[in-house]
Amino acid sequence: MNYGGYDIIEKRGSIIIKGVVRFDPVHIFECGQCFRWNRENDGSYTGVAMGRVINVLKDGQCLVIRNATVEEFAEIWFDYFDLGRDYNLVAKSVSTDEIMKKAVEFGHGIRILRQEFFETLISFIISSNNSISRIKKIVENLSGMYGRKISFNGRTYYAFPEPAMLADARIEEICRCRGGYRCGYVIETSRMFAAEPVDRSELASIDVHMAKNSLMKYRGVGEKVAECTLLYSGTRHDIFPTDVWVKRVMEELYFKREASSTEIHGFAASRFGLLSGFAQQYLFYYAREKKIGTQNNR
DNA sequence: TTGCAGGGGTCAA
DNA sequence: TTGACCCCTGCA
Repeated sequence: MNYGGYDIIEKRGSIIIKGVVRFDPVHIFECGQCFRWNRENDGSYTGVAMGRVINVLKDGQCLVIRNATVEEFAEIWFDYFDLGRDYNLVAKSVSTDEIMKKAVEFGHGIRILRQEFFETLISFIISSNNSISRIKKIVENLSGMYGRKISFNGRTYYAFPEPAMLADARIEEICRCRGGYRCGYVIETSRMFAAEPVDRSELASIDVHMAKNSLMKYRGVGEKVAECTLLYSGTRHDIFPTDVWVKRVMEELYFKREASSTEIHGFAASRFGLLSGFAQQYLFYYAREKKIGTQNNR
């Protein structure tokens, strides 16, 4: 069987995809774009995505996906893992200087996932003024409370809730997910989204500022959350989310001084253009893992 | 063990 | 432009 240029073997509920390059589960799942993937003892990752549970293991140039069929690969996972994109070309294109070369080398196996839009939106609303470990717990709690139950390998998982489920939630109940003041934002945004879902193809085609602004109508969504939602849902990649880490790395390595978010966006747009999102992800992972710009690094 | 700073920001004034 | 913000986690 062949799909999208990959040879695929299916056996015993798993599929093996051959010739997959620039795909490192650690880089992909630990680079801060997703919150529902967890490392297993054998180095594989198990995650809940697209309403399913799969386990992902990289063995040389083979990608092993457990609990998936060839049909599901073609329908779901090929796009989810952005396997149609030439990441060698992406890596080469954004390696515009020594800093980027180092960042790309460090996070060589990063891919930007195409996650479900609503899940990405809500997850990044929860991310604001929050730490990654706690974001994961809150998203997990929300899924356990309002998501569909899924069994895999003797364990129980929960899909991310549908918009209608969160839209109908009561505030005193949803607060049990421990999301604090963000819970109100989650309900309000879910109600708006359930009443009128976004048109992703339109978001992908309009001016980037308009796309961001149209998401900032939702409660709890400022510029940064709008950017993350557009990028990590795979809606568009000409986005350079500028959070504290990216600001730190840009100031320390490029500007050598304090820089505004407008300045950083301008720099990214002119240097990386349509590939800004990939550049940002390499830089974010590099900065966070190396703790660039923090006390520990100085 | 306890205490405190700060967290992939956003909102409202 | 600035302070408040739920609730935790990490660190001293």
